Amino acid sequence: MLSNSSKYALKAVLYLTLHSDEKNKMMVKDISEKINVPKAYIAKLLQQLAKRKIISSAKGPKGGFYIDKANRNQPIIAIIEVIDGKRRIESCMLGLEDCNLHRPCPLHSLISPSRTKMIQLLESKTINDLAKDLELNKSFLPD
Amino acid sequence: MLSNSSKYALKAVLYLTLHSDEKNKMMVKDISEKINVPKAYIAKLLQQLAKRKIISSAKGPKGGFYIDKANRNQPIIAIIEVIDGKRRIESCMLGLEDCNLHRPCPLHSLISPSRTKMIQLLESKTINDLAKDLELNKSFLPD
DNA sequence: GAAAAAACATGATATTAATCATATTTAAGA
DNA sequence: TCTTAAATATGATTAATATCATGTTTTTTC
Repeated sequence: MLSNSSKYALKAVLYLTLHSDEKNKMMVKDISEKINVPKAYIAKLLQQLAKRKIISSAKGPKGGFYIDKANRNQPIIAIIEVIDGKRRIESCMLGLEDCNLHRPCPLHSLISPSRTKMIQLLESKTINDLAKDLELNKSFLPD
Repeated sequence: MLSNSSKYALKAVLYLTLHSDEKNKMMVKDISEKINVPKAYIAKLLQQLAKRKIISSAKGPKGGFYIDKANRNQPIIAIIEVIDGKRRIESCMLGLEDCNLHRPCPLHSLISPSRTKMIQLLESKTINDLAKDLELNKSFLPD
């Protein structure tokens, strides 16, 4: 469902949400170590997210990545879309090009409701929502 | 969610269900053409399914693949498990090793219900169920 | 304004998944 | 029993992901 890259990106963004703000930027090196994802790999993903304005970045000394208040209200799915693209998450279960309500594939009617539900949740839950859960120990993010 | 291979396997099995029986075996070549999947590729998948007794096969002239009455009552998920393995379909959304009810990842509580539902459906719906839908034009399986 | 510290851009390598090819085995039918 | 038609087993190639490396640009600080 999600690529490895999306998973890493999500972890990184949640980590930033908990540990960074405009005044406390975080370097790739630290993020990488804390979320246990290779430095050069997560760097690339963070750069993509910054370019698409999901997170922010600053070059030079004292620079780094951070996520501001406004961006924390973005839905989870925004991250996934940047990394994996809309296509991947919405594509038919059997990979059929024209599978839809009027011409459903054999799995469509079976799977569609739960799948739609899943996507709706990713659209409605914000980055902040998930970060709150982590803060309250309602969820965990091990290395 | 499903690998390409699983998708192809599913298409092939459904095709066999509609067009084969013990007396009318189908050759790889025909299956391949009808479901529009490369011959050598679908051959390998069919062989895996046959070895694991999801479908049946016979060598030699008049040989081919078919699926008998008993096997048609197998759940859809049986196909997926043979091709992708149990792991893939059940693994944590964030790819975390020990993500579970007592130590959920940030996506777990959000996604788990719809995900579980989806798996239950794949466990309860049989190959035959899906084939029936196709026969009744309730669903479609284009090339 | 020079040095250093950070992200940025780009491309190379490695690993995994998808695809293709072919020699071997089995069974049918003449 | 020989020929032929099929699956089977195995391995090679190609394409897509994931991972790594490095030179370039920007910004801070002295």
